[in-house]
This record gives sequence, C-alpha cells and structure tokens, in this order.
Amino acid sequence: MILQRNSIMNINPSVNVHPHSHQTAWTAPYSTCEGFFTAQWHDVHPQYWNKYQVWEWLQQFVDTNQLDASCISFSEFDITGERLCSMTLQDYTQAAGEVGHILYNSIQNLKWHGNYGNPVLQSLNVVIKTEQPDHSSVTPWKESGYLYEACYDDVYDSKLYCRNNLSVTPIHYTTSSTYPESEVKKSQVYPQRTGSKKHNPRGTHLWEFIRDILLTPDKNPGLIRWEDRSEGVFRFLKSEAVAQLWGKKKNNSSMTYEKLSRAMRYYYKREILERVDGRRLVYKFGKNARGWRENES
DNA sequence: CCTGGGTTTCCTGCTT
DNA sequence: CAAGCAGGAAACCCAG
Repeated sequence: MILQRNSIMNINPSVNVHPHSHQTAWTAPYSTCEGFFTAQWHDVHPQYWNKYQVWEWLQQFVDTNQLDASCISFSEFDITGERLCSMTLQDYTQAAGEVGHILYNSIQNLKWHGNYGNPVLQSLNVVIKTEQPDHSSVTPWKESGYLYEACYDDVYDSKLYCRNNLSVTPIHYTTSSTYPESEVKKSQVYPQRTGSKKHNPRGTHLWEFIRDILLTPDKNPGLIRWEDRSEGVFRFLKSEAVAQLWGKKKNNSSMTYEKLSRAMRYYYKREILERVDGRRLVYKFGKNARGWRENES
C-alpha cells in the first residue's frame, strides 16, 4: 500500500528539474494554464523561473511568513525569473514596499546559495533572519491579538516588517472554536522558541491555496471565480483542474476534486468555510478564514 | 516514540 | 445517469 502510494506520488525528478522541460503529465490537459504544471520554483535556479514559478515563490514567501496577501502586489511580479534576478533593490522596494528588500535578499540568496531540487525553503527565512534590523523596541503582533500564525520563529521579523507598515487588523476568535485555541497555544509558546524549525512545511493549507488563486486573477485562468466578493462566496469553474493544481503542490498526482472537496467540507466545522446550500461547486469563506477580504489589511 | 492537526482516501447514501 | 454533496472512518504525513 505504501509502496503503491509512493510510486504514484513521486514525480520523476528528471522531469521536474530541468528548467525548460514542460513534459509533465500536468501540461497536456490544461495547456491554457501555461506554467501551472511545471517544476516548482525551489527545484530550479531563479534565473530560469517562468512567471508561474515566480508567482509560486512569492506566494510561498507570503504564506511562509504569514503576510497579508496585500503586502505585495502580485501584478508587479508578473515577470520571469530572468527579469526577477536582474531587478535592483530599488525595483523590489518599488514593487513591494518595505517587504521589497526582504524579497530582494531572498532572491539574492537563492541565486547564490540556492539548493535546487531540495524542497526545504530555507532561503525564505535565512535571509530575513540575517537582514533585519533590531526590532526589540517593537511591540510583537502576537500581543495585539493576531492569532492565526503558522510560522513563529525565523520569519517573525518579516511579519513585523509588513504589519508595522500595513496596520493589519487582528481577528478575534470565539472561545467555542477549536481551531484558534490551538493557535493561541502556539502564540504563547513562541517566546521560548528560537530554533529554525518551520511550521507548515508542506506549504499553504488548502483553503489558503484556494484563497490565493482567487486573489491573483491574473494567475487564475478561469479556475475559480468570486460569486460574491464582499461575502466571500466563490465557485469552482474547473474543479478537476484546481484539484490537480492542488495535487501538484502537494506532490500528489492522484488528487481529485472529490477528495479535495472532502477536505473543504472539513472546513465547515472549523468555520473556515460556510455551507452554501443548493449550489454546486460554490463555497463561502467563514469567520475563521482570513486574508480574502478586499480591505482586510 | 507519541500525539495532534490537517489532510487524503474510500465509502455509502442522498441530491441535483 | 453523471456529477456533486455529506459525513463517517481510517490511514497518512509531518512538526512538535
């Protein structure tokens, strides 16, 4: 059983690593989504990233550091890796404000010290850790009720960076919710933790993955669409394509919408999603989902 | 090694 | 009939 699973899930590295290879099983059915099914950004030198890999890297950066998606204008990074590598620090700060120089250092680190083919996303954090000024005088966000955090150590400074400049609105959970309770515990543990262990190494959670597709329309080739933006209602247009994209992210080629939707249904109980009765492929963000509102920052 | 969170996989039954 | 939806149950994976 395990062997079978592994044999299915492991994608041949020789297919993925080559920067110009698009001969994966993902390419053919969704040719309109060029770049969506190629090697992941951390497998390839940034110089050879396509636009999607640049987007992946950015998304990973935002997710890993739990930044608000509005911190960075994704449209400013609708570029290839070649262009990304040639951008100056000024270009980065122009495109991403205060976060720009962290991104710049991250990409410099990847350019010169990247470990391609290794899924460990160290460069995202190492640079941040070494490049930050002293924030000892700054009030930590955790004390202001900002509870939903998946990464608490290395990237702490970058979060401060973003939030100090964007005045993020904290979210407040009810005591009945089990999900935030665990996050509270993590927050309380944070001051004791100084190590470099990463939380959520598999990347974003499913709902965040969905949210980020919705938030980057220029990278969303008709996969999911807002039905009611202000209410957080959205609909899957290409359910199987989204499932495959999710599977791609999790290195699981057997992902289907049926399985993805089961995971989505688990979110109802945690109030990350709310049921939308009678409408197929339609979901609604719940009160424990954050980062999807237009003016949430 | 153990545990818990977050899925992933499979399944049965129901609905559109 | 096909495609989705609802959840239960169990397995899996991984960080702590």
